[in-house]
Amino acid sequence: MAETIKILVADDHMMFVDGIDSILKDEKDIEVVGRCYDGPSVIEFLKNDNADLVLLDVNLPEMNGIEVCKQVNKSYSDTKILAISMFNEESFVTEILNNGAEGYILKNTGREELLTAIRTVNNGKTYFSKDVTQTIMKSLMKSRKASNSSKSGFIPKISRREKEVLKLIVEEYTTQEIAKELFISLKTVESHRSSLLAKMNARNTAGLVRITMENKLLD
Amino acid sequence: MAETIKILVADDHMMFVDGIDSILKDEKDIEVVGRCYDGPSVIEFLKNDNADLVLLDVNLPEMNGIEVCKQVNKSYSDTKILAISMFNEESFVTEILNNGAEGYILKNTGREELLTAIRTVNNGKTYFSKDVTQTIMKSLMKSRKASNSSKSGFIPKISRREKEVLKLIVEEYTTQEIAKELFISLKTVESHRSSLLAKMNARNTAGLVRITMENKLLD
DNA sequence: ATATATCTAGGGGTATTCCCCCAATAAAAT
DNA sequence: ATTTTATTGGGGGAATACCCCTAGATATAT
Repeated sequence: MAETIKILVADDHMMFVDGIDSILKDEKDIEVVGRCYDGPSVIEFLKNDNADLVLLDVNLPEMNGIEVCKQVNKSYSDTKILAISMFNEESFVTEILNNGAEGYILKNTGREELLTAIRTVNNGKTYFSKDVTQTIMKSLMKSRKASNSSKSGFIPKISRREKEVLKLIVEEYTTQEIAKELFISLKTVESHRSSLLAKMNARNTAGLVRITMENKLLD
Repeated sequence: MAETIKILVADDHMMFVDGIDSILKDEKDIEVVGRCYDGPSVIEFLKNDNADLVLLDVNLPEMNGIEVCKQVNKSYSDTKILAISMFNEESFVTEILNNGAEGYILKNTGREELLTAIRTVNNGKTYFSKDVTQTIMKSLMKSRKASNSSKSGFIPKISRREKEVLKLIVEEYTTQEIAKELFISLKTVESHRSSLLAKMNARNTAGLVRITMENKLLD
């Protein structure tokens, strides 16, 4: 129960590491077992020593946090990762979460929240700063809204019929099969296809499918 | 400043609606302007009356909450939606968020949290129960993990060269252009293409691109 | 009401993809 | 050392996609 949580702090700003250190040294259940100032050092450290949790800066020199996270998660899956960053950037957050981080907090996080985050993540749960949560949720919604409201800027509105054709194209139907499926002429489908190519500014089917998926134009 | 927030409550359990009602009637800044017990009624209500916020049960009879949400968001974009549900199900949460809901809380939410949620959403921000946040974050992480492991399972390993070709295909290059780009024969590219079709079990270029993006094969 | 967009469909032609066959060399795995 | 896979390349042909043109009927929006 009263086992100490072994922590490795990885951040390129020494002062920041010192700050973390001084916050954590008062805690009986937490022990800082190492410090790293760049990505490769983290991997190197874990080869020889053990850590329960890595406090990992997302923006590290040489090898960025995402890469480090990927590697740690792969080779040392017992070691939890609590990402920490100055920036509340959606891309950073999702990237590192997708690569195995268990939590994400900002650098302006206070002492109490830091401790809570560490203990929560160490217990196998996840922790996110409130601001981070907002960011993620917003982007979750934005992605769909952008495509739903047809964003009027990049991709002109795709008509109902065109969308039906597009859906089948993505599902690997040929023009003939689409015509059969929708009970229309082959020439009509071709017409829709070329409209789609023009509207989406694509050169061929590959582009049609890529743009569709990138912008989540269907579903 | 002291404008009242007009709320429409939509839930098929009358007792629950009553409960909400009694919680909200003590609040000076909140007014329940309508009650609905199924989906279509919500749309019907908004045709004649106005509401700032809909407290919307995700699981409604006749027309489920997601559909209602979509319609409201489309036709009455000023009306905010705070989704409410018994279930902390990842699919429900993402579905309704993707269709324009500004918040999601659970039915076991207490009085104080409910009021906070309503006021937060009404102010144009988003609100999510803590449990809901956890659920979303977990699924965000799981999604990548699943696709990563399925990569080695479902889709046979794609060779380095094949990946290069695949990348260019996704970028709308034709076979001729790929050949030129990679300094190899057109026939060689065709050979790689058919290998890719076979390995990825695709019928055509559309499938190639879709499967590539679904499984994030090019990262 | 009048313009704009959509859905429909055709003729005719070129470009591209996809399929079958084949095979040599090189690299990697067993 | 031997088998397997990757990479390279070819002939030939069928299927599909793409492009140019036109054009009437229906919707939708201004």
